[in-house]
Amino acid sequence: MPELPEVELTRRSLERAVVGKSIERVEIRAPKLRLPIPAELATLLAGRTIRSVARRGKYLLFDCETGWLIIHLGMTGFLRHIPDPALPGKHDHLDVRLTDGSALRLHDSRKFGTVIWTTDDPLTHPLLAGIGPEPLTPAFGGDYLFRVSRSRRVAVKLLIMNAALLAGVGNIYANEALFRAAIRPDRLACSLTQEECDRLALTIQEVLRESIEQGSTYRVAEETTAYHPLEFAVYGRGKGLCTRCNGALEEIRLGNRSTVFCSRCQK
DNA sequence: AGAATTACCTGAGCGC
DNA sequence: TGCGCTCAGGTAATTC
Repeated sequence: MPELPEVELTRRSLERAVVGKSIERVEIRAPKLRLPIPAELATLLAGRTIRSVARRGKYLLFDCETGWLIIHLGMTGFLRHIPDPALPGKHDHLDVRLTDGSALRLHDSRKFGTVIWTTDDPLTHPLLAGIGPEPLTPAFGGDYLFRVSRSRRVAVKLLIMNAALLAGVGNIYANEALFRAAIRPDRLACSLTQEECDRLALTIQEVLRESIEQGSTYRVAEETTAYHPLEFAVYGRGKGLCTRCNGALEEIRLGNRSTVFCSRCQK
């Protein structure tokens, strides 16, 4: 499940692989993802050069001279540069074929991904305009978290996963950051102190940064875009023991998401 | 305004 | 073997 680190690693990898290259043609095999892939993409992209690859939250933004190709990987999406594209496999929904014979290939079994074309500033697109600050920039920090949480009677885990308040944090890193910050995920956001918000903002940045750093080495070795290179302290370990106190971890559901924490370490 | 719920989709794993 | 069920979860839309 791509969250910010996985999307950022994808961005870095594709930046190296496709910037400066020209698009020959586009093959759309599954026209209907979460939103329909624009059919006119083939006409719009043929002959364009990819000038840059940027990221906003979990969205990848490709500058294609006359407009922007925006791609969200949803739950199960992979976007890879395929040097020698053979016959596409199952769930390979979109190929952007480049003039050097390689291809940018979107694979997404669950079809929760999104492919958008816009000629405007991509950051003003309706799906991107309302996204909260990037967690790894000065726009985000304990003060911001404290301020936006004052009026929110919602579990703090749901608050940090709310894309309108904070970009890029999904279920995995929300679980991990709260464990590191020693804060229970079901605490009401408005009950957090300034000091707790400072701590949580810091651990959110830590887990994202570490995942990007560790992921990059992992990915180079595997020559693929791997998800979740980190070894997790709580995520996916609902039946296990706390790595800090050795007590039994607890698993609950918040907003229909699996949530794992240690009630001894997290208050 | 903010909170809660639902829909979208497929593969894996499980009990029977 | 296969059926039916649950779970995985990002996000927009809808409802309260």
